[in-house]
Parts: sequence; C-alpha cells; structure tokens
Amino acid sequence: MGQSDTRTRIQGAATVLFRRNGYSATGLKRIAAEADAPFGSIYHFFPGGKQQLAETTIRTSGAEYGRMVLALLDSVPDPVESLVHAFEAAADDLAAADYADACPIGTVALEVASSNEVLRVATAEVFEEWVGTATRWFGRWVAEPKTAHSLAYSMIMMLEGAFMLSRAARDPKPLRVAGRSMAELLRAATTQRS
Amino acid sequence: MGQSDTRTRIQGAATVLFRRNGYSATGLKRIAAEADAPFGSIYHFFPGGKQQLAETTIRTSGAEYGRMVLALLDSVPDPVESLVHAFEAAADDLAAADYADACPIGTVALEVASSNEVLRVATAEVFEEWVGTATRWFGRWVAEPKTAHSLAYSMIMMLEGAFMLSRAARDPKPLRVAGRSMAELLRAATTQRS
DNA sequence: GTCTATAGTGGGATAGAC
DNA sequence: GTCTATCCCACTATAGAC
Repeated sequence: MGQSDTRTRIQGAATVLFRRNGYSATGLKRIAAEADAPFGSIYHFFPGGKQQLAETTIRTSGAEYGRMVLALLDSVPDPVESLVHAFEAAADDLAAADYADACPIGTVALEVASSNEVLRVATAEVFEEWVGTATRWFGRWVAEPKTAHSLAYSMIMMLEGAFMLSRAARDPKPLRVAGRSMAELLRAATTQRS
Repeated sequence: MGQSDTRTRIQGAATVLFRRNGYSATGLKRIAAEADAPFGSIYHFFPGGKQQLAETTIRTSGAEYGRMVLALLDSVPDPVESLVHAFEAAADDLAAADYADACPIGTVALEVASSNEVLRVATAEVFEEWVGTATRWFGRWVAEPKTAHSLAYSMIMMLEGAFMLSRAARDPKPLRVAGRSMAELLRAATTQRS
C-alpha cells in the first residue's frame, strides 16, 4: 500500500494545484511538498514528468467530475428543477471553497490550448466525454437528438463560463444565473411556442 | 513618437501572448523579443513589472474587446439574428487565427483568480463592464431589467465557455451552438409561452 | 531615456547513494 | 524502489554603462 499511496497523494496534490493555479504556475517541487512525497517519486511514478502527471490528472479528475455532475443532475426528478439545483450546488461549493476549486480542467484547458498538443487533446477528450454524457441525460426529456446535443454543449459551456465569472468576482451569482438560463433553455425546448 | 511607440509595441506583444498562452507561461523576455524592444524598456514603461504590464493589458484589451463585440451586435438590426451572427463571426475569427486568439482575458482570469488579487480584481472589473454594456443592449428588446441582466451574464458566460471548448477541440462548432442557444434564450424572453 | 549584463530565484529534470 | 543532491535553464528584477 505504501507505494501506490505515494502515487495517489502525488496525483491528488497535482489535481488540486492544477485546478487552482493552472499548469504553468504549478511547480513539481510544490506538488511533492504538498503530497509529503520525495521529489524523485514524481519521476518514479510519472516518468514522463510534468506533462504525464498533468495528462493523468486531467483524464482522471475529468472523468470523476463528469460522474459527480451526472449524479447531481440525477438527484432531482424534475429536469428543469434539477438544472437549477445543480448550479446552485456548484455555487455553494465554490463559495465554500473560497472560490478556488471550480472545474478541475478548465484553467489548464485554456492555458495549453495553443502550446501543448498532448494536454490539449486530453482536455478536448474530457469535454467530449462530458458532452456525450450530458446529451444522453437531456435525451431523456427532449425528443430531437440534435436538441439534446445542443443543450448538453450549452450546459457545459455555461458552467465553464460561470465558473470563470464567479471566481473572478468572488461571487456565486453568475453560477446561479447560469442555472436559471439553462432551466429556461430546457423549458423552451420542451414547450410549444406560439 | 519613438518613445511611446516602444511602449505600444510592448503592450501589444504582451496582449497577444497573455491571450494565447496565459500569464505564467509568458515571459517578459519573450514579450521584449516579440515587441522588438530592449528588455529594460519593459521596466522603464511599466515600473511595476510583469503584474503592472498584465493589469494594463487586461484593462485596455478588455475595454477594446467589449467595444468590438458591441459593434458586432449592433451591425445586424434584428437582435436574435444578431446573436447568431456575432457568434458565427467569433467562430470564423477563431478558426482563422488557428484557435489561438479568443477572449483576451479569459485564460489569465482563471489563472490568477486564486493567486493574484490585483489581477483578479482587474479581470472582475472588465467582466462587470461587459455585463453592464450587454445589459443595456438587451434592454433595448427586453422589458424587465432583471431579464436583460440575466441575458447579458448568460451571453458572456456562454461566449467564454464556448471559447474554451472550441479552442480545446480546435472546432468552431461549440461557438456556433452557443450562438443558437443565446438566440433561443432571447426568443424565449421576448415570446409569450403557453 | 535606451539598452546590456547580471544577480538571484525557482523551474524541470537527472544521477546516484542507500 | 526510495529519496537526496545537484545540474542546467528560464524567469523576474535590478544595476549601471551609454
């Protein structure tokens, strides 16, 4: 256990730091210190260095976060209420975390988009996975697959944008507004309009 | 002219690099090189160093970008069509720029939100200014001020989230979907629903 | 004021003792 | 396999020549 435990602590510390401060601003020495692990252990478990560690955290925390959001959406029966509730929960969590822990991959995604192909592809695949999951969720209430797909994209984009504005302003309001807008979008998609 | 021209080139190069690669990944040496300016000139014109240079670019390019988006929205008479058109234009521009030049402050905003108060406040104030401008624009077609405010927030959040997904996937589609969703939101706000 | 050289710090990565 | 010491490089910042 001692061995894989070190690896777990390293990956956990990396996930937290990349999420809060991004890829470039996070040093491997800092990760080792936060993980209470010797510096060399990073290269033992992640021979590919910083990039491999980041790719691992992106894919792992990305999948985890997707499951968490889906579970949150499934915890309320009515889909419109569920959207409002999920964004409210995200707002509360973000405020409780002092506006530090939002999307685990958002900051890194923007940072590496034009500078690191390996990490860019990793973030793109995580987003794609989220869109697929969300499309299936919306598909339970929306007839047109294309509409479900658009709603899924919109939900993730609205969430990412809301995280950005809420963190910058240190204010949960953007996330709450985003939730109500997504509810409105779903209502519009399921309601006949004159 | 020679003097302030150097300052302009430095600020221009900084704006481009911060926008593409973020704050931490951008070195002052690189900025000086891209600006064809001696390294020392950065500290001559920006005695506060990297932070002051970044704050200046955030506020300046932020205001410019806000004016540009507003002009784009005002270039089409019908507001619903205008939203679709504006996001389409953003999609075309982003693809033409090889997915490098999206929002001038988005990447930096996420990077500094939990690590640099001066820059965090600068990004927050730019976002606030955009929301105000957009609220006035939506107010021309929506009666309720609160609704106009929500639409303004949603548009900016959707744009930021769409930039993130489009850059990660190197695909203009998220931006186009975002535009259609914003059009749908405005339609829902201006149409009677059964 | 313009520019260069360098100090001082922290980064990623590696070699090698244990 | 675990851990430490160190290398080399890039960074921010500054001192000082011109």
